[in-house]
Amino acid sequence: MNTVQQKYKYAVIATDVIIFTVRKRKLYVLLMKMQKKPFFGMYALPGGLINSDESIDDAAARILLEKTGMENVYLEQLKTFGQVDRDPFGRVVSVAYFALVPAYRFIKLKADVNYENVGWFPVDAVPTLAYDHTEMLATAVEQLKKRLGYSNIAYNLLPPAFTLTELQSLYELILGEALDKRNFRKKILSLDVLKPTGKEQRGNANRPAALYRFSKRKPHMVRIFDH
Amino acid sequence: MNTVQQKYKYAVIATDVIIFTVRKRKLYVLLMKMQKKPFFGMYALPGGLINSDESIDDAAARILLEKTGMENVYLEQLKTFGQVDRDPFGRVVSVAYFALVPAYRFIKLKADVNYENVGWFPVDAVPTLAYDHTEMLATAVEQLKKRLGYSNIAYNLLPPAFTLTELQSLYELILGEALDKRNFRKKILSLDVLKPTGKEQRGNANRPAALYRFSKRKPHMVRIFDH
DNA sequence: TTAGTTAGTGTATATACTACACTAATAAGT
DNA sequence: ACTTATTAGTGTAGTATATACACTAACTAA
Repeated sequence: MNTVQQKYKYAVIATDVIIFTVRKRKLYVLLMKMQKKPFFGMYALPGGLINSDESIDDAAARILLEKTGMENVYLEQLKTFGQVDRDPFGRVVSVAYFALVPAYRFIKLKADVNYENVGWFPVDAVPTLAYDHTEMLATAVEQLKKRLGYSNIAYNLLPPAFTLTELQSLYELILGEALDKRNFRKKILSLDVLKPTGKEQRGNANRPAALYRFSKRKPHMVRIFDH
Repeated sequence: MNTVQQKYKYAVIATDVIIFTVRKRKLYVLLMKMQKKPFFGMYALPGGLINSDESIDDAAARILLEKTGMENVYLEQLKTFGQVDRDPFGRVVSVAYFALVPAYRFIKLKADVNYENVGWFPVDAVPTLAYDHTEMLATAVEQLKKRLGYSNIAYNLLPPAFTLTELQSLYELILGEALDKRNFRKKILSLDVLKPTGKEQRGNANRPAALYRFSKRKPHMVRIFDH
């Protein structure tokens, strides 16, 4: 028992949010550098205590808004972490959420009193995190891979219109494996989740590619790949 | 804000456990009749506050032990429920767990000060529950169906040795649909999760059936059916 | 011996997944 | 104008998996 555990009779509830985005063919996660002992200088996921007049879903959305200035993004409850010693400040149980934000939106990151140096880190190069956040992040990445196979949530990481090559490389970089181009196209088009934008095309210095949109920009279940 | 919310500055954490068993070709859930206002006389899932010196997993196991006297059963975190008004006694966030217990073990149910009439209810005939427990139960049933298709957890609901017909009807009653006998056997045997016990057989007044065991009695992922 | 009941088995068809290589369209450079 | 470099876009044959479907075998009780 430490000071805070003595101060509060019961465990208190916090939420931590694992915020993912994809840029330049890499998966990034938002981390903040801690200002408080005993984790001074370490990085941690953004999080905070839940106010007594807000639901846990609202609390997660609030934290996302406070740190990134973004609203109406994909946000889903991941898992609740409740080891006794997970927080040296006291008995805190944390409900972890994961969020997907598209890189094409301009995101202005904010620091606060306890954190500075808010920033994006490539998921394959994150330092050891404070609390049990390394475990949280691993769980979130695992879950993201599963969801990518089950559902259409990929649209949360892409601009409104995209090429099939862009979609495929999103899958490849998150799943960490190469996919066959013809089979990927055949599969994704047969699922009836995309529709071509028609006129528009995108090309750089070579053959231009057709642009597609997701026909429904609401999360729903589609079996895209196995696991 | 009510009295308890004023009493505790922060939200407190509870856990509720959805305990399933299968008996006589029906799925049952454990419910308790409440003694406290304002839910007096209504049924609720077993649950309680988390002690500050135990993890949430431990708390769920403790509640399961207190109510059913059982240890070492399948217990898994389901979801955390955190609506502000879910508990009229105050701001309580509840981490729901679901448990699978085999009916063949003798289970002695215990009531306590707040609850009486601990008992099993067929899932398709539960009354309206206290708090948000109706929603919790629905979520748990949905999850149970998914897990049945993904993994070998069915063994938690069966005696150590069972016939293929018993296994099939377990799947049928939980999934709520009839399955083809030959295809079911072909599939489940090809998955290499069962092994015949050899000598033993079980018969009533007709052709005796061969008995099988699960080769691994640890939860692991096996794709058994689609969704 | 017969009737009743549950256990146990195979095959043909359709669907889905996998592996694999070339042509098409464009911009840039000569 | 032509060549080069680069990315987009397409089809098929083979394999594996899922589905639909009906009869025989083993036993008990009457």
